[in-house]
Amino acid sequence: MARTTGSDGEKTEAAVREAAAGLIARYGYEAMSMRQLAAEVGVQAAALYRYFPTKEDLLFTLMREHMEGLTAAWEMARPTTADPEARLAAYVRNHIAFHIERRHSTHVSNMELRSLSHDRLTRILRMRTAYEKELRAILRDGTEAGVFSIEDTGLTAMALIQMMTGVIVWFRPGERLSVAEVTTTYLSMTMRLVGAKIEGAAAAYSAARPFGRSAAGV
Amino acid sequence: MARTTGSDGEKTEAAVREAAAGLIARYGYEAMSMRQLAAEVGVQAAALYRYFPTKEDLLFTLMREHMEGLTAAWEMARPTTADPEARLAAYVRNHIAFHIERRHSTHVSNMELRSLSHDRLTRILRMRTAYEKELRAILRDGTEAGVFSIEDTGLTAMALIQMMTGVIVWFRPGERLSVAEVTTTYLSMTMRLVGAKIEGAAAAYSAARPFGRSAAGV
DNA sequence: GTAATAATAAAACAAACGTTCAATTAATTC
DNA sequence: GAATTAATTGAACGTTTGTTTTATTATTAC
Repeated sequence: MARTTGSDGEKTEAAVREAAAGLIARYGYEAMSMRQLAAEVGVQAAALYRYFPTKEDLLFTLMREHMEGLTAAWEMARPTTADPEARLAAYVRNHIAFHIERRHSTHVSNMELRSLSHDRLTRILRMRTAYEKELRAILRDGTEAGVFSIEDTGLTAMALIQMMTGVIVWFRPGERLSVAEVTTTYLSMTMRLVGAKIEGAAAAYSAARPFGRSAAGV
Repeated sequence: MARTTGSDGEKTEAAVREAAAGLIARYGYEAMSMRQLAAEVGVQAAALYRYFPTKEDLLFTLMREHMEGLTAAWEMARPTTADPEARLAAYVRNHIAFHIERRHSTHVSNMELRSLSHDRLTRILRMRTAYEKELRAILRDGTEAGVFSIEDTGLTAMALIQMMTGVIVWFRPGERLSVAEVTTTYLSMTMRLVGAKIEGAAAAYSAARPFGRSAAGV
C-alpha cells in the first residue's frame, strides 16, 4: 500500500508530536524507537521522516516548542504592576499551571537535555536561562524594596523553580487535590520562603484572583 | 589474552559501579552501552557479566545501594530529641549533604526509575516512600506542636524534597558557593517555608554560617 | 478526466545492541 | 610444582536500531 484514505500531513505531524511527547515522557528518548512511535500514531516508521529528518530533530522540536510556549505564556501572564509580590504570585501561578498542563513535554524538556547536540542544547538552555532570569529579577526587586528577605537571589530562584516544577513528579489530575488547591498551597509556601513581609499576602492573592489560566478548575 | 596481570574481582566490580554511575548520570541508562562502560573500566564487555548478570541488574544494584545508603545516613544523623525544628534541621542537612556527595547515583536513582522492571521499581519506591515518611512525621509533629504552620503535610514534604534534591541540578563543587553555604541557605528557606514559629530559628541553626546575614541582594 | 503532487507502505541497509561461549592466562591452594 | 580456581579475552549470536530508497496510492489542481 501507499497513501491511505483520509491521510493528512498536518494531522499526522500533530499526532506524531503528541505521541512522541507521551512516549518519551514514559519510556525515555533513547528507549523510544521510531517504530514504536510510528505504531502509536498508526503509520509506518518511514512516514515519520517526512516530518522530522532525524529522531533528534523531533526531540529538539518538542523542546523548543515547549520553551517557546512557556515564554509566551509568561508574557501573557506577566502583570504590568511593579509590585514584586504580585509579580511573584503571577510567576508562580503561570509556572505551575503551564507545567501541569504540559506534563509530558515538561518531562521531555527536563530529562532529555543530554540527548541534544551541543549547539541545540545551548539554544534550549539559553531560552531556559532567559525565563529564569525573570524570576531572579522579581526576587531582586523585592529584596531591594524590602518586601522580601532573601539571602541569595540566584539560589532562591533555583530552589523555587525546582520546587514548582517538581509538582509534575507526584501530581495527578483528579486525585486528592485540584490544580487550584495545589497552586494556592504552593503560592503560600513561596511567599513564606521568600520571607514576604506582609502576613497573609499569599492568601490575599489567591482570594483575589479566581481567574488566571487553568488555575480555576476546582 | 585472558586473565590480566594484577586483576582483582573486587576492584573491578567497584570500578564498574563507579563508572556506571558516572556514565548513566551523564548519558542515561539506555544511552550507555555495555561496551562503553567496559571501555571506561578498561576491560572487555564480556567481563562485566561476571559481576552483573544483566544490564538491568547493574542499574538496580546502583539504585538499591543508593537508597540503602540514604536510609543508613539518616539513621546515623537522626537526633534523639523530640523537637521538630531540630529534627527538621537534621533532615535537611543530611539530605543535602548526602545528595551532593553522591551526585551521580542520585541522578541515576531519580532519572532512571522507568528502566526498572515492575517488581524492582516497587522495591525501590518502597524504600523511597519510607524515607519520605520520616519527613512527613516531622512536619506533622511540628504542626501539632504548633511550631510549624503548614497547610498540607504531604504536599509540603514533596515540595521540600524536590527543592532539596534539586540542588544537584545546578550545584557544582568549587564554584561560587561551598556546600556549607548552600546548606545554610536551604536550611533558612526550609524553616521559613514551614512557617517555623520562633523568629530567627533558622538563623540560630545556621549561626556558624561563614557569610553575612543579607549578603547577596544583588 | 488527466496531470501533478502529497502521503504513505514495504523492503532493505549497515551499524550497534545486550548477551553467550569457549579458550586462555593469572593467582591461589595444597 | 601440579591442580584448582578466578578473571578476562575474543569472537560470535540473533535482534533491534535509525535511516534510506523505491514504488504506490490518495488527493488536489486545472
